[in-house]
Amino acid sequence: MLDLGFVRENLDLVRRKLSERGVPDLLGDFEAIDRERRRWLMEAESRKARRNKVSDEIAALKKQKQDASAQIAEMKALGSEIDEFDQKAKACDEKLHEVLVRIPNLPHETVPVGATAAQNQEIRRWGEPRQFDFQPKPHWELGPSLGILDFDRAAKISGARFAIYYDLGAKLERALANFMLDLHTRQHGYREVFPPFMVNSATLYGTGQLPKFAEDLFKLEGADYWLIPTAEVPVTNLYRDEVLDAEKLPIKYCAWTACFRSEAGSYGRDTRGLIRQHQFQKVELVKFALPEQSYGELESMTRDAGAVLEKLGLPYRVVALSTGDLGFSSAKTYDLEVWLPSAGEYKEISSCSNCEAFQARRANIRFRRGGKGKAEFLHTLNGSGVAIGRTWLAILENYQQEDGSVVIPEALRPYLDGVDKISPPTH
RNA sequence: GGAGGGAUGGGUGAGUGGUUGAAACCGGCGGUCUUGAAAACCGUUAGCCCCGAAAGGGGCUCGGGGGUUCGAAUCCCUCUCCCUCCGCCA
Repeated sequence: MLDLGFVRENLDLVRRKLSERGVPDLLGDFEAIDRERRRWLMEAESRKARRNKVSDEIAALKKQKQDASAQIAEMKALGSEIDEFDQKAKACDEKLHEVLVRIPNLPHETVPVGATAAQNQEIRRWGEPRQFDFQPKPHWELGPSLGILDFDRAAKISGARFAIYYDLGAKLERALANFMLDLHTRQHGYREVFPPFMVNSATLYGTGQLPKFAEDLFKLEGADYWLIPTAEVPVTNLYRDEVLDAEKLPIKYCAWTACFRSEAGSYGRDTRGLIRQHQFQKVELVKFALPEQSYGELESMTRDAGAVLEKLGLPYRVVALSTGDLGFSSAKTYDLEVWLPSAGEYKEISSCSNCEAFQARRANIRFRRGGKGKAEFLHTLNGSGVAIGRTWLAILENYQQEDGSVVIPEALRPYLDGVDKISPPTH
């Protein structure tokens, strides 16, 4: 959420930044409502001041056993006026809030301006895509033929966009989670946290999924519980309504969770394979940072995510998303895209964002410098470190052999009891 | 699921309709004392919003929402969360 006072004083800037994002004018008659709100507020508050004063007088008169009926009569009339103006002010307040809560974050000045992903800017590449001397297969053929992946039975027991893993496939999924968590906790200084997979709606407001993106989420019937679309949601909300010591920042968390997404509106996209599932696993990185350090932390978080792919020997590139491709809460985002031989292109496997104070303001997460002074909103960052399902399929595709087997990257072998290869079943 | 008890400022915890935005204690900050520190003593110590160039003034907030009343931390309704006991349970 943007700051009300900031929007009031920077209407033109906000309009320009939003148009760079390619969103329609969400500000509407913000100015008029804001002015109206303050007008009713003043009407109500001046009457409340009068009420407080006369109430004291009534108390004093009663104490002296004197008659206060004239004052009480005046207060009755004043009371209904106050109700009226309070109501008007509250109505404006709600309208304003409705507007503010649906406005996305403003892009940082370093974000490439552009309407779509076509204007995303490649920052760097790591690794060389492997040259195959045979026709590489897509993972949705490799997996089933290795007997480790099953879409058919998943469709039976759940539906489309679900998968079942067997044997070394299941174990590989588990190994990847452990590998990533170990890397981030031992080498990158993140604290591991295991949060609930279900959260309440206030939590989803805090990170910006609600109220605008309810259709992307799974909601439980008969309860205010939603399945998390990413660990960013519970972990960022860890400090909702809290004030942290500036000395403790940055605070770095990593979390392994399942993620659930309805994928409404993506019908027909990535229908084959594991790329787009209703349920997938992810190791997420979340940081709480001082405003002046958050962009440095975004760079290091992007490197931390990249380290996962480098240790696994998966070629990838880093892309700065353009203003039009930015997520709702983000001021700046780097995507990590892994090389997929079957597609012949780089595909998103991680997304690292600096949300600045946008989420902190919604979730009321603040810090205080030197234990005194005014509490300020901190900056929140989140990034995949990285998506496990997509890493799983990237390993299959990038490490496949002509005989249909898949070599296990060395860094992962300790997590798979030394297994160095997944081979097709012999019988 | 059944029966009770709670939610007050950074913390503990008073307060049951009218100088209570809130006692007291602890903690924090400033000061006195001290070579320094501790102890002791004194002072100070919530947030948000509105008006204002500022100084300053005003409003709201005692878990959330609604109600009663001239006036609510205090009374009523409701929701959420926490605790205790019983039952069930991975």
